[in-house]
Amino acid sequence: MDVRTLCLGVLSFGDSSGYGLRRSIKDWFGHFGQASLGAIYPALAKLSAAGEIETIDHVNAALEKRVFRITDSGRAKLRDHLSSLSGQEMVRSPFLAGLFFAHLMEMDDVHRLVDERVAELRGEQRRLRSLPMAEMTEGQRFTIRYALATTAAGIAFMEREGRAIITAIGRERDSH
Amino acid sequence: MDVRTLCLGVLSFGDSSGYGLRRSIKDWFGHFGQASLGAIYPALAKLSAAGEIETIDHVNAALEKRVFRITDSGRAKLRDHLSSLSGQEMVRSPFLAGLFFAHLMEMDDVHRLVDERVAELRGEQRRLRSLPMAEMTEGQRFTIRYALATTAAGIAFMEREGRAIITAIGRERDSH
DNA sequence: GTGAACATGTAAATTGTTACATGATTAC
DNA sequence: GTAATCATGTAACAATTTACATGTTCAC
Repeated sequence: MDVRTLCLGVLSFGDSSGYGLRRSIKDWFGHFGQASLGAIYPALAKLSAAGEIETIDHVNAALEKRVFRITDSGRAKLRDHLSSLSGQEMVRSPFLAGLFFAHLMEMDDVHRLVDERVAELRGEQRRLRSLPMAEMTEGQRFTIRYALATTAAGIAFMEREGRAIITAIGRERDSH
Repeated sequence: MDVRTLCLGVLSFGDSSGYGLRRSIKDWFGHFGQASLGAIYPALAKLSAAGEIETIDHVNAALEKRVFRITDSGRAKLRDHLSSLSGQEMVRSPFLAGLFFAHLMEMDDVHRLVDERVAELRGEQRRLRSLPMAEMTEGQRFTIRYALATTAAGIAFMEREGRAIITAIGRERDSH
Protein backbone atom coordinates (compact mmCIF):
# COMPACT_ATOMS: atom_id res chain seq x y z
CA MET A 1 0.00 0.00 0.00
CA ASP A 2 1.48 3.27 -1.12
CA VAL A 3 0.95 6.63 0.56
CA ARG A 4 -1.97 7.58 -1.71
CA THR A 5 -3.89 4.43 -0.78
CA LEU A 6 -2.97 4.79 2.89
CA CYS A 7 -4.50 8.29 2.82
CA LEU A 8 -7.66 7.02 1.11
CA GLY A 9 -7.80 4.32 3.77
CA VAL A 10 -7.77 6.77 6.66
CA LEU A 11 -10.24 9.07 4.92
CA SER A 12 -12.64 6.16 4.39
CA PHE A 13 -13.20 6.33 8.16
CA GLY A 14 -13.70 10.09 8.28
CA ASP A 15 -12.46 13.53 7.27
CA SER A 16 -8.97 14.61 8.16
CA SER A 17 -6.27 17.20 7.57
CA GLY A 18 -2.90 16.33 6.09
CA TYR A 19 -1.27 16.60 9.47
CA GLY A 20 -4.00 14.48 11.04
CA LEU A 21 -3.42 11.81 8.40
CA ARG A 22 0.16 11.45 9.53
CA ARG A 23 -0.96 10.76 13.09
CA SER A 24 -3.68 8.36 12.01
CA ILE A 25 -1.40 6.39 9.73
CA LYS A 26 1.18 6.11 12.48
CA ASP A 27 -1.32 5.18 15.19
CA TRP A 28 -3.70 2.86 13.34
CA PHE A 29 -1.62 1.53 10.47
CA GLY A 30 1.80 1.43 12.12
CA HIS A 31 1.95 -2.36 11.93
CA PHE A 32 1.53 -2.54 8.16
CA GLY A 33 2.45 0.80 6.59
CA GLN A 34 4.00 4.21 7.16
CA ALA A 35 4.08 7.63 5.55
CA SER A 36 5.94 10.87 6.20
CA LEU A 37 4.50 14.37 5.87
CA GLY A 38 6.68 15.07 2.86
CA ALA A 39 4.99 12.16 1.11
CA ILE A 40 1.47 12.86 2.37
CA TYR A 41 1.03 16.41 1.10
CA PRO A 42 2.04 15.63 -2.51
CA ALA A 43 -0.14 12.49 -2.36
CA LEU A 44 -3.08 14.63 -1.22
CA ALA A 45 -2.49 17.03 -4.11
CA LYS A 46 -2.60 14.15 -6.60
CA LEU A 47 -5.71 12.66 -5.03
CA SER A 48 -7.41 16.06 -5.21
CA ALA A 49 -6.43 16.49 -8.84
CA ALA A 50 -7.84 13.04 -9.60
CA GLY A 51 -11.09 13.89 -7.82
CA GLU A 52 -10.67 11.09 -5.31
CA ILE A 53 -10.78 13.48 -2.36
CA GLU A 54 -12.19 17.00 -1.91
CA THR A 55 -11.48 19.90 0.42
CA ILE A 56 -14.11 20.69 3.03
CA ASP A 57 -14.79 24.36 3.68
CA HIS A 58 -14.15 25.18 7.19
CA VAL A 59 -14.26 28.14 9.54
CA ASN A 60 -10.87 28.92 10.93
CA ALA A 61 -9.17 32.09 9.84
CA ALA A 62 -6.10 32.02 12.04
CA LEU A 63 -4.84 28.45 11.84
CA GLU A 64 -4.36 27.43 8.25
CA LYS A 65 -6.02 24.05 8.08
CA ARG A 66 -7.52 22.12 5.16
CA VAL A 67 -9.82 19.21 5.83
CA PHE A 68 -10.18 16.47 3.21
CA ARG A 69 -13.07 14.14 2.49
CA ILE A 70 -13.03 11.03 0.35
CA THR A 71 -15.34 11.05 -2.71
CA ASP A 72 -17.28 8.15 -4.23
CA SER A 73 -14.59 7.94 -6.89
CA GLY A 74 -12.00 7.72 -4.12
CA ARG A 75 -13.88 4.91 -2.40
CA ALA A 76 -14.01 3.03 -5.69
CA LYS A 77 -10.29 3.55 -6.14
CA LEU A 78 -9.58 2.25 -2.64
CA ARG A 79 -11.64 -0.93 -3.32
CA ASP A 80 -9.73 -1.28 -6.57
CA HIS A 81 -6.36 -1.23 -4.85
CA LEU A 82 -7.56 -3.64 -2.18
CA SER A 83 -8.53 -6.29 -4.72
CA SER A 84 -4.99 -6.46 -6.08
CA LEU A 85 -3.08 -6.86 -2.81
CA SER A 86 -0.71 -9.79 -2.32
CA GLY A 87 0.24 -11.87 0.71
CA GLN A 88 3.91 -10.89 0.65
CA GLU A 89 5.45 -8.83 3.38
CA MET A 90 8.43 -6.55 2.96
CA VAL A 91 10.65 -6.12 5.99
CA ARG A 92 13.51 -3.70 6.21
CA SER A 93 15.35 -4.34 9.44
CA PRO A 94 18.50 -2.33 10.12
CA PHE A 95 18.60 -4.20 13.42
CA LEU A 96 18.99 -7.65 11.85
CA ALA A 97 21.29 -6.22 9.19
CA GLY A 98 23.54 -4.95 11.96
CA LEU A 99 23.55 -8.25 13.82
CA PHE A 100 24.31 -10.10 10.59
CA PHE A 101 27.43 -7.95 10.22
CA ALA A 102 28.17 -7.71 13.93
CA HIS A 103 31.65 -9.12 13.25
CA LEU A 104 32.46 -5.83 11.48
CA MET A 105 30.99 -3.55 14.15
CA GLU A 106 32.08 -1.99 17.40
CA MET A 107 30.67 -3.89 20.39
CA ASP A 108 29.13 -0.65 21.67
CA ASP A 109 27.12 -0.29 18.48
CA VAL A 110 25.88 -3.89 18.69
CA HIS A 111 24.85 -3.26 22.28
CA ARG A 112 23.00 -0.10 21.37
CA LEU A 113 21.24 -1.85 18.49
CA VAL A 114 19.96 -4.60 20.79
CA ASP A 115 18.72 -2.10 23.36
CA GLU A 116 17.02 0.01 20.69
CA ARG A 117 15.27 -3.02 19.23
CA VAL A 118 13.86 -4.04 22.60
CA ALA A 119 12.63 -0.48 23.19
CA GLU A 120 11.03 -0.40 19.73
CA LEU A 121 9.27 -3.70 20.29
CA ARG A 122 7.89 -2.62 23.64
CA GLY A 123 6.75 0.68 22.14
CA GLU A 124 4.97 -1.15 19.35
CA GLN A 125 3.31 -3.46 21.87
CA ARG A 126 2.10 -0.47 23.84
CA ARG A 127 0.72 1.20 20.70
CA LEU A 128 -1.15 -1.93 19.62
CA ARG A 129 -2.62 -2.51 23.08
CA SER A 130 -3.89 1.06 23.29
CA LEU A 131 -6.02 0.73 20.15
CA PRO A 132 -9.80 0.66 20.71
CA MET A 133 -10.41 -2.94 19.66
CA ALA A 134 -14.00 -2.98 20.91
CA GLU A 135 -15.03 -0.45 18.26
CA MET A 136 -13.30 -2.24 15.42
CA THR A 137 -14.31 -4.64 12.68
CA GLU A 138 -13.31 -8.30 12.83
CA GLY A 139 -10.62 -7.71 10.19
CA GLN A 140 -9.11 -4.80 12.08
CA ARG A 141 -8.97 -6.72 15.34
CA PHE A 142 -7.36 -9.61 13.49
CA THR A 143 -4.51 -7.39 12.24
CA ILE A 144 -3.86 -6.20 15.77
CA ARG A 145 -3.83 -9.69 17.24
CA TYR A 146 -1.51 -10.81 14.45
CA ALA A 147 0.87 -7.93 15.04
CA LEU A 148 0.75 -8.50 18.80
CA ALA A 149 1.59 -12.19 18.29
CA THR A 150 4.71 -11.47 16.23
CA THR A 151 5.73 -8.56 18.46
CA ALA A 152 5.38 -10.75 21.57
CA ALA A 153 7.51 -13.43 19.87
CA GLY A 154 10.16 -10.78 19.15
CA ILE A 155 10.15 -9.56 22.76
CA ALA A 156 10.31 -13.11 24.14
CA PHE A 157 13.21 -13.90 21.84
CA MET A 158 15.10 -10.78 22.82
CA GLU A 159 14.54 -11.46 26.51
CA ARG A 160 15.80 -15.00 26.07
CA GLU A 161 18.77 -14.29 23.81
CA GLY A 162 19.41 -10.55 23.72
CA ARG A 163 21.96 -10.45 26.54
CA ALA A 164 23.60 -13.72 25.56
CA ILE A 165 24.33 -12.68 21.98
CA ILE A 166 26.46 -9.75 23.15
CA THR A 167 28.73 -11.97 25.20
CA ALA A 168 28.75 -14.67 22.49
CA ILE A 169 29.89 -12.17 19.87
CA GLY A 170 32.54 -10.89 22.26
CA ARG A 171 33.81 -14.43 22.94
CA GLU A 172 33.89 -15.21 19.21
CA ARG A 173 35.88 -12.04 18.61
CA ASP A 174 38.43 -12.90 21.31
CA SER A 175 39.00 -16.38 19.93
CA HIS A 176 40.15 -15.07 16.53
CA MET B 1 20.17 -0.75 4.54
CA ASP B 2 19.96 0.47 0.97
CA VAL B 3 20.86 -1.53 -2.12
CA ARG B 4 24.42 -0.16 -2.26
CA THR B 5 25.15 -1.31 1.27
CA LEU B 6 23.43 -4.65 0.71
CA CYS B 7 25.77 -5.21 -2.27
CA LEU B 8 28.83 -4.27 -0.22
CA GLY B 9 27.59 -6.66 2.44
CA VAL B 10 27.43 -9.64 0.08
CA LEU B 11 30.76 -8.73 -1.49
CA SER B 12 32.40 -8.62 1.95
CA PHE B 13 31.97 -12.41 1.95
CA GLY B 14 33.36 -12.94 -1.54
CA ASP B 15 33.34 -11.91 -5.20
CA SER B 16 30.13 -11.97 -7.16
CA SER B 17 28.44 -10.91 -10.37
CA GLY B 18 25.46 -8.57 -10.43
CA TYR B 19 23.12 -11.45 -11.08
CA GLY B 20 24.71 -13.49 -8.32
CA LEU B 21 24.20 -10.60 -5.92
CA ARG B 22 20.46 -10.74 -6.51
CA ARG B 23 20.40 -14.42 -5.51
CA SER B 24 22.62 -13.89 -2.49
CA ILE B 25 20.59 -10.96 -1.20
CA LYS B 26 17.38 -12.94 -1.59
CA ASP B 27 18.77 -16.12 0.00
CA TRP B 28 20.89 -14.76 2.84
CA PHE B 29 19.38 -11.36 3.56
CA GLY B 30 15.74 -12.09 2.73
CA HIS B 31 14.69 -11.59 6.36
CA PHE B 32 16.03 -8.04 6.63
CA GLY B 33 16.41 -6.57 3.16
CA GLN B 34 15.69 -6.96 -0.53
CA ALA B 35 16.91 -5.64 -3.88
CA SER B 36 15.80 -6.02 -7.48
CA LEU B 37 18.13 -6.34 -10.48
CA GLY B 38 17.05 -2.94 -11.76
CA ALA B 39 18.37 -1.46 -8.52
CA ILE B 40 21.49 -3.62 -8.26
CA TYR B 41 23.12 -2.76 -11.59
CA PRO B 42 22.91 1.02 -11.11
CA ALA B 43 24.12 0.56 -7.52
CA LEU B 44 27.10 -1.42 -8.79
CA ALA B 45 27.91 1.32 -11.29
CA LYS B 46 27.93 3.90 -8.50
CA LEU B 47 30.04 1.72 -6.22
CA SER B 48 32.55 1.22 -9.06
CA ALA B 49 32.68 4.94 -9.76
CA ALA B 50 33.34 5.57 -6.07
CA GLY B 51 36.11 2.97 -6.01
CA GLU B 52 34.35 0.87 -3.41
CA ILE B 53 34.28 -2.18 -5.66
CA GLU B 54 36.36 -3.25 -8.66
CA THR B 55 35.84 -5.54 -11.64
CA ILE B 56 37.80 -8.78 -11.70
CA ASP B 57 39.22 -9.83 -15.06
CA HIS B 58 37.86 -13.09 -16.04
CA VAL B 59 38.12 -15.58 -18.93
CA ASN B 60 34.77 -16.13 -20.55
CA ALA B 61 34.25 -14.83 -24.06
CA ALA B 62 30.79 -16.19 -24.76
CA LEU B 63 28.83 -15.47 -21.62
CA GLU B 64 29.06 -11.84 -20.75
CA LYS B 65 29.78 -11.85 -17.05
CA ARG B 66 31.45 -9.29 -14.82
CA VAL B 67 32.69 -10.28 -11.39
CA PHE B 68 33.02 -7.65 -8.68
CA ARG B 69 35.32 -7.49 -5.67
CA ILE B 70 35.06 -5.17 -2.68
CA THR B 71 38.00 -2.81 -2.11
CA ASP B 72 39.49 -1.61 1.18
CA SER B 73 37.63 1.63 0.67
CA GLY B 74 34.44 -0.39 0.20
CA ARG B 75 35.03 -2.29 3.43
CA ALA B 76 35.54 0.99 5.25
CA LYS B 77 32.30 2.33 3.77
CA LEU B 78 30.43 -0.77 4.88
CA ARG B 79 31.71 -0.41 8.45
CA ASP B 80 30.68 3.23 8.28
CA HIS B 81 27.11 2.42 7.36
CA LEU B 82 26.92 -0.28 10.02
CA SER B 83 27.82 2.13 12.80
CA SER B 84 24.84 4.33 12.05
CA LEU B 85 22.10 1.69 11.95
CA SER B 86 19.04 2.04 14.16
CA GLY B 87 16.85 -0.49 15.95
CA GLN B 88 13.68 0.41 14.05
CA GLU B 89 12.04 -1.98 11.67
CA MET B 90 9.94 -1.00 8.67
CA VAL B 91 7.20 -3.40 7.71
CA ARG B 92 5.08 -3.08 4.61
CA SER B 93 2.36 -5.68 4.77
CA PRO B 94 -0.25 -5.68 2.01
CA PHE B 95 -1.68 -8.71 3.81
CA LEU B 96 -2.50 -6.84 7.03
CA ALA B 97 -3.59 -3.80 5.03
CA GLY B 98 -6.10 -6.01 3.22
CA LEU B 99 -7.41 -7.55 6.42
CA PHE B 100 -7.75 -4.11 7.98
CA PHE B 101 -10.02 -3.13 5.09
CA ALA B 102 -11.62 -6.55 4.70
CA HIS B 103 -15.03 -4.91 5.13
CA LEU B 104 -14.50 -3.24 1.73
CA MET B 105 -13.24 -6.35 -0.06
CA GLU B 106 -14.73 -9.34 -1.83
CA MET B 107 -14.65 -12.43 0.38
CA ASP B 108 -12.76 -14.29 -2.34
CA ASP B 109 -9.96 -11.74 -2.18
CA VAL B 110 -9.75 -11.98 1.62
CA HIS B 111 -9.59 -15.75 1.34
CA ARG B 112 -6.82 -15.59 -1.26
CA LEU B 113 -4.88 -13.11 0.87
CA VAL B 114 -4.97 -15.44 3.88
CA ASP B 115 -3.85 -18.43 1.80
CA GLU B 116 -1.04 -16.44 0.20
CA ARG B 117 0.19 -15.24 3.58
CA VAL B 118 0.39 -18.76 4.95
CA ALA B 119 2.28 -19.90 1.84
CA GLU B 120 4.68 -16.96 2.16
CA LEU B 121 5.34 -17.71 5.82
CA ARG B 122 6.03 -21.37 5.14
CA GLY B 123 8.32 -20.46 2.25
CA GLU B 124 10.23 -18.07 4.47
CA GLN B 125 10.54 -20.73 7.17
CA ARG B 126 11.92 -23.18 4.60
CA ARG B 127 14.44 -20.62 3.33
CA LEU B 128 15.66 -19.81 6.84
CA ARG B 129 15.98 -23.48 7.80
CA SER B 130 18.00 -24.27 4.68
CA LEU B 131 20.72 -21.75 5.54
CA PRO B 132 24.09 -23.23 6.62
CA MET B 133 24.03 -22.11 10.24
CA ALA B 134 27.03 -24.22 11.23
CA GLU B 135 29.32 -22.12 9.05
CA MET B 136 28.02 -18.80 10.30
CA THR B 137 29.08 -16.24 12.87
CA GLU B 138 27.17 -15.85 16.14
CA GLY B 139 25.51 -12.68 14.85
CA GLN B 140 24.34 -14.34 11.65
CA ARG B 141 22.87 -17.31 13.50
CA PHE B 142 21.13 -14.90 15.84
CA THR B 143 19.36 -13.14 12.94
CA ILE B 144 18.12 -16.48 11.64
CA ARG B 145 16.84 -17.63 15.02
CA TYR B 146 15.11 -14.26 15.48
CA ALA B 147 13.47 -14.45 12.07
CA LEU B 148 12.47 -18.06 12.68
CA ALA B 149 10.90 -17.09 16.01
CA THR B 150 8.71 -14.37 14.49
CA THR B 151 7.89 -16.49 11.43
CA ALA B 152 6.85 -19.40 13.64
CA ALA B 153 4.65 -17.03 15.65
CA GLY B 154 3.04 -15.87 12.41
CA ILE B 155 2.40 -19.44 11.26
CA ALA B 156 1.02 -20.47 14.65
CA PHE B 157 -1.30 -17.46 14.63
CA MET B 158 -2.54 -18.16 11.12
CA GLU B 159 -3.16 -21.81 11.95
CA ARG B 160 -5.10 -20.81 15.03
CA GLU B 161 -7.10 -17.92 13.55
CA GLY B 162 -6.73 -17.97 9.77
CA ARG B 163 -9.82 -20.06 9.03
CA ALA B 164 -11.91 -18.46 11.73
CA ILE B 165 -11.41 -14.90 10.53
CA ILE B 166 -12.95 -15.71 7.15
CA THR B 167 -16.17 -16.94 8.72
CA ALA B 168 -16.15 -14.13 11.29
CA ILE B 169 -15.90 -11.49 8.57
CA GLY B 170 -18.68 -13.24 6.65
CA ARG B 171 -20.91 -13.28 9.74
CA GLU B 172 -20.22 -9.63 10.46
CA ARG B 173 -21.10 -8.79 6.86
CA ASP B 174 -24.40 -10.68 7.03
CA SER B 175 -25.45 -8.94 10.22
CA HIS B 176 -25.27 -5.47 8.63
C1' DG C 1 8.26 32.63 27.47
C1' DT C 2 9.43 28.38 25.88
C1' DG C 3 8.96 24.00 24.00
C1' DA C 4 5.94 20.61 22.10
C1' DA C 5 2.57 19.75 19.07
C1' DC C 6 -0.28 21.52 15.33
C1' DA C 7 -0.31 22.94 10.56
C1' DT C 8 1.02 23.43 5.37
C1' DG C 9 3.71 23.27 1.78
C1' DT C 10 8.03 23.06 -1.62
C1' DA C 11 12.24 21.28 -3.65
C1' DA C 12 16.42 18.87 -4.37
C1' DA C 13 18.22 14.66 -4.36
C1' DT C 14 18.02 10.01 -4.06
C1' DT C 15 15.99 5.68 -4.65
C1' DG C 16 13.68 2.17 -6.49
C1' DT C 17 10.23 -0.38 -9.59
C1' DT C 18 8.85 -2.14 -13.83
C1' DA C 19 9.28 -2.97 -18.29
C1' DC C 20 12.10 -3.17 -22.22
C1' DA C 21 15.86 -5.18 -24.91
C1' DT C 22 19.03 -8.87 -25.71
C1' DG C 23 21.42 -13.04 -25.63
C1' DA C 24 23.81 -17.65 -23.63
C1' DT C 25 23.64 -21.94 -21.07
C1' DT C 26 21.69 -25.92 -18.95
C1' DA C 27 18.64 -29.66 -18.00
C1' DC C 28 14.83 -32.29 -19.54
C1' DG D 1 13.24 -27.74 -28.85
C1' DT D 2 11.86 -25.46 -25.01
C1' DA D 3 11.64 -23.68 -20.58
C1' DA D 4 14.19 -22.15 -16.74
C1' DT D 5 17.96 -19.90 -15.25
C1' DC D 6 21.94 -17.20 -16.04
C1' DA D 7 23.50 -12.70 -17.48
C1' DT D 8 23.77 -7.39 -18.36
C1' DG D 9 22.08 -3.24 -18.89
C1' DT D 10 18.83 1.07 -19.87
C1' DA D 11 14.96 4.12 -19.37
C1' DA D 12 10.65 5.95 -18.05
C1' DC D 13 8.38 6.64 -14.27
C1' DA D 14 6.99 6.63 -9.56
C1' DA D 15 7.94 7.25 -4.93
C1' DT D 16 10.24 8.85 -0.88
C1' DT D 17 13.34 11.18 2.26
C1' DT D 18 15.24 15.18 4.13
C1' DA D 19 15.67 19.66 4.64
C1' DC D 20 13.91 24.12 4.07
C1' DA D 21 10.54 27.71 5.06
C1' DT D 22 6.87 29.57 7.87
C1' DG D 23 3.47 30.34 11.24
C1' DT D 24 -0.12 29.06 15.29
C1' DT D 25 -1.80 27.08 19.51
C1' DC D 26 -1.55 25.09 23.90
C1' DA D 27 0.22 23.66 28.27
C1' DC D 28 3.44 24.44 31.83
